[in-house]
Amino acid sequence: MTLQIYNTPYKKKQPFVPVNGNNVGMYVCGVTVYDMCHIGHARSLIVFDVISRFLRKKGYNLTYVRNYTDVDDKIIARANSLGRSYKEIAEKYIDEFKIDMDILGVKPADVEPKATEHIAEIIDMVRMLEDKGLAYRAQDGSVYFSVSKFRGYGKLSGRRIEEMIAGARVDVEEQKQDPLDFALWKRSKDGEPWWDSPWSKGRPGWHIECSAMSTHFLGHTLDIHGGGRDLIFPHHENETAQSEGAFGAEFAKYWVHNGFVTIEGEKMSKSLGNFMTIRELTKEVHPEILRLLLISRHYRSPIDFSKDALHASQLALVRFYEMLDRVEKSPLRQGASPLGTVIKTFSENFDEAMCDDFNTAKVIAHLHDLTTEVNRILDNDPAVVSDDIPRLKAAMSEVSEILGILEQDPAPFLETIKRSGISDVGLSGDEIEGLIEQRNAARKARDFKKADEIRDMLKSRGIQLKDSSEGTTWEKV
RNA sequence: GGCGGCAUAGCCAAGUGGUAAGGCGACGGUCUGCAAAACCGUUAUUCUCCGGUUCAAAUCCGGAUGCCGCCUCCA
Repeated sequence: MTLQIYNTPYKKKQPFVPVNGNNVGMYVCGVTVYDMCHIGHARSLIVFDVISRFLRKKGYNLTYVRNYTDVDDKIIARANSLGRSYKEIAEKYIDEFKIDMDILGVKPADVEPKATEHIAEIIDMVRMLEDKGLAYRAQDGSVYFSVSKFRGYGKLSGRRIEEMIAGARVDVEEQKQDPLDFALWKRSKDGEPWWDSPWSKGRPGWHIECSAMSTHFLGHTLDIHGGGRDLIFPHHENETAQSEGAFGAEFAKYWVHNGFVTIEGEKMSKSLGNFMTIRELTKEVHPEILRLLLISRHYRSPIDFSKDALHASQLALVRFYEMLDRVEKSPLRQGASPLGTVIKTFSENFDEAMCDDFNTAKVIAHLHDLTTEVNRILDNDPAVVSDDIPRLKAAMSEVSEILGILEQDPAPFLETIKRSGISDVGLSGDEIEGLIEQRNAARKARDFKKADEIRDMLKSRGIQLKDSSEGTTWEKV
């Protein structure tokens, strides 16, 4: 199956053909480290985590670069307000970021460069742009990119310069020759970090770091450049202008942009204040539940985040794990394998869906189909052919390796999930077990009235009982 | 004001020219002392609306309406 990727500037899916044979370079814009990450960041990180895992699974020799923006206005503002250095703030939030990624099961990128570690490359690139007449030095020693001198500005985001000027919502800065121009190098004010440069003691503009670092690690043409939708303009547009202006080569072959996480239909963001941090949320819900929610919609569509959506993901995850648990606990038998075909079909569908522009939503549907099939087969014959267990495990480990869900042992995972939230029931586990024993004694005595009373009482407290031949189990609903 | 995206059942959601995946919910059934879970079946003659292209449209084109995003820091 050949991989198709939706390419932002072309607005359609295209077959994925890397620039350099089997070697693939992917650069994804990471985070600005001035605060804790929220669920919107989590989505982007998880989307590209899944993409990178899948590319590797497909046999590409991937180099995945994801940067940290560790010097910027917000970091400086934060540092000043806390009386700390910008460096301390950046380091603190890089550490926090790594903890979050660990919680979410997002694998580290191959290279995670920081802007401040590549000032020399940034300066070289600005100089190159200046030499080519695409950049100019302003009076204060800042350097700006001259948008009007670069042919093709706007091709990524589908805008035209005239239209943007007509829009007239761009800042007019006195230093700029044209309101659309953007800073490559900013002269530092008092108390701000600075580096020496041919123009002024200053610091890099926001966009240039990505151009400089991606080129440094991956060359002039990236196979895939990714980030959130909000980065298309101006960030990625500006990166393109700088890189193509400086090197004369196509900057990125495929542009991949993920949709937002919204809250009641509005973009989750710091400025709107409608955000929830990864850390807060994963204290209450298992990270796999969040992960499943974030991959259960196509990566380009918005996802509306809510307790209900989270709950729906939990139900789905529990359904998958229960099926796996059921298989593991099944008695074994010899004979023909009824699961073989079902598993094979699933694996093929999985690959096909992933090749179709990383359609994880479709993958989840296939996972539901697989679950239904396996349950049906087990309803018919509760014994499992011994060879089918490793087969199913192999198919599932592919799912875990690429999607980063279903990585836990089913039984303990289910135990944890089903008993989470028990604190607001008002009964301890032992008390519940005690009541179950009383009920089972009543059932044995065929005193169903009493048995049902106990069950109804527990139900009213959110405890659902489940009788089976192996005994009675309970869960918090 | 400029540019772009989206609109599919009660809800979430996949589907970009060949006759509507999947999940939740609801209802009926099998199982069960009764439930729960699991499974089976039913649940969109139709994809916001109006026109057009085509043998064929949720999918393409034009228009309307609504929602969202970007144009200022954003994942």
